[in-house]
Parts: sequence; structure tokens; C-alpha cells
Amino acid sequence: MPNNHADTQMVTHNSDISVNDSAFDPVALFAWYDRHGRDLPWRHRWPALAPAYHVWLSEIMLQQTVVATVIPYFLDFTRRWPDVTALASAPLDDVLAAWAGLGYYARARNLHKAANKVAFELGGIFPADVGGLRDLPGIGPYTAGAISAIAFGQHSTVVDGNIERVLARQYAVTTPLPAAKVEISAIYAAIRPDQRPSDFPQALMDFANAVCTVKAPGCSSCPLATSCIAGRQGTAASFPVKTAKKPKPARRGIAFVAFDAEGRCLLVKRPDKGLLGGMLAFPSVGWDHRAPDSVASLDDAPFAADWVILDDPVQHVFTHFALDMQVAVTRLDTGISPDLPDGIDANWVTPRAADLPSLMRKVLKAVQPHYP
DNA sequence: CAACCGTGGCA
DNA sequence: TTGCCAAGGTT
Repeated sequence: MPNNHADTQMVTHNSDISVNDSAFDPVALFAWYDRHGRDLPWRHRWPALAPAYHVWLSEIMLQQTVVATVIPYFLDFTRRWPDVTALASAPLDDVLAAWAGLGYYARARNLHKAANKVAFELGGIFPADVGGLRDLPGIGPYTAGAISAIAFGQHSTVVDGNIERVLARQYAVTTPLPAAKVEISAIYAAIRPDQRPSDFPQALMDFANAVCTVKAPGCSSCPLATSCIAGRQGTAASFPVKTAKKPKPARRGIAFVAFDAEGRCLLVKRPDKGLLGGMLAFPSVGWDHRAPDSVASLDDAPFAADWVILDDPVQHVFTHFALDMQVAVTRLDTGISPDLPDGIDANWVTPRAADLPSLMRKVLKAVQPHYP
């Protein structure tokens, strides 16, 4: 609720602005924000600024994740766990199941760890400063700055991908990311106004999302056009400069879905660290380690049975590789429980798509036609 | 510093 | 359709 901001109205420049001859204008940004800023659930003020728990939870969810995806998860989490102590007291597996589909599952594990630290070591009170916030797992430089500024009104440095893009264009930063992060943080510190410390980073991010977009930025109607070097050059879309990325290798694997007449499946809990760490999954082989030197086959099944490979494999793209996953199915007679390898953390349960990571949702969906 | 870690929307 | 990439952090 930008118009309801609790920060001071007047805006003054820092005295040490020396980054450009035509100064960045926070007044124009705040004017845009008061008119076009979004009303997001984690911005609801209580009473002056949003609760630190809401700001923290939303910022963790928003890491590399778009707002529209986060909203339903945020509403579900805050409904089930209204405060940090409630979240800390929940079983980790419940939190992971609620996180299923959001991705980057280390975030959920760190979320639970951090909640326990805040609830049971810090008396339920979030640190207000960047240093204290950085000591919580899952909070890096951006998130610490964001929470301290947004929830506590501190004059922190808050530079995410959106703000990087705006400032790289405003000042035509030619240094490629990620090396340019230091330079851009210095620019942020130089242009940061004294007023409305909670609103300023949020205004920049909303503005970046709505106007200063990645592709086809709205330079023709931009409220910050006067100070934008790249905009004046007509080269805004070519900023920020980024180093070339490596191509994604392809991997292949097999997922094994065993089900009985009651619709129960064999599901494993994946190891706590690494890909889909801690999440429920169908047993699978051949894809989730770095150098698969052997091709997975039905010989890798968790137990001997009459496995049948479905015609259509599941396709899934991870951050650093693309996966072509075959799906092997078998149906067991009721009451038969096959021998499982030692050490495998597996259970016969009725799978619920909502509790599974997206890859395993796709596997489940592929199997549905063959299901009891 | 660079690899690792998800997912879905969009051009 | 394929490629791009987002409110990053950890190791």
C-alpha cells in the first residue's frame, strides 16, 4: 500500500551523489510508486510496516521466483503458520510438502532452520540489522538488506536482479554481471534517499517489473527517463551486460513407479542435501549425479518385478541440465511386499501430487492412465 | 570465482 | 519450439 507509507514525505538527496551529472530522482520514483505500486499480501502493514515474519517469508519465497507464483504459497504458509514460532514448531516434512512445486528446496530447509533459531534462540524476534539477519540460514546480502529496509526501515543496500537492471541502465554500466555487483551496489548507496527507506527498494523493484522490464522496456513513458544514460542512447534493452552462459547438458534417467491394487506407490525420501533434497520422490536412477558414466536400465529397479517402460518419457528442465526421464511401471499383487535394498528410506503411500516436486508430479501424471 | 540448486511463463 | 531467465544463497 504505497499510498499509506509511514515514512517521511519529504525527499532529499544524499550529499555525496557523484555518479552522474543528471541526478537520479527519487521523487519521481516515489510518485510513480504511490500511483502504480502493487498491493501485495506481504506488504500489509502492522501497524506501520509489514511484520518481519511476512517480509522474511516472502523474500525467501521470492528468491529467483516471480511474484505471481509466490502469492498462493505465501497465503498458504501464513494461514497454516501465522508466526515464526508456529513455523518453527512444524515438522520439517510438513514444511517441505507445503513448499513442493516452488523449487530450490534448500530454501525450505533453511527456512525451517532459521525459524527455529529466531523462535527458540532469539525470543521470537527477528534481527533488525543486516549483520544479525545474515547469521540466519538462507539469508544472503540481498535478503538481509531487503528485510532490514522493508520490515525495519533501515537504510540498507538492497540490490536484486531488478534493481541491478534499473541502475545498469540508468548509469550504462558496461561491466558484465556478476562482476558489476560491487559497482552497482555503490551506485545504489550513492542514490539512496534519506526518506522512505522501506519504500525505496520496493518502489525500484515494482518499477523494474512494470516499466524497466527485461525485454522491451517502456522508455517512452518512463518517469526516470531524464537521468537514464542507456535510455537516452536508445540502448536500454542491451543492459545489464551479462557474461555468456554455458549450455545445458542433457541427462537421462528412469523413474520406477510400483503400485498396488489400493493405489499405494513406493515413494522414497531423497537425501537431505542436493537435488530435490528432502523431498518425496519415486525411486529413480541415472540422472541426479554429475557424471553418469553408465546408462540406466531396468536392471537398476529397486526390486525385481515385471517392469514396463512407458512410451513417452517425461521431460524436465533443471537449472543446469535438461532431463529425459523414462517411466517404468509395475503393478504388484495386494499383500506382496518386495525386498528393498538396505538403507533405502521408502514407504508405500498414496501419492499426492501437491506434496511432490514438479518433476515427480509429471511422472505421476504419466502413470495415471495405468493406475488402479 | 564457478558450480550447484527448480520452476513456469513468455517471445 | 527452443531458449531465456526471474525479488539469490551456499559451497
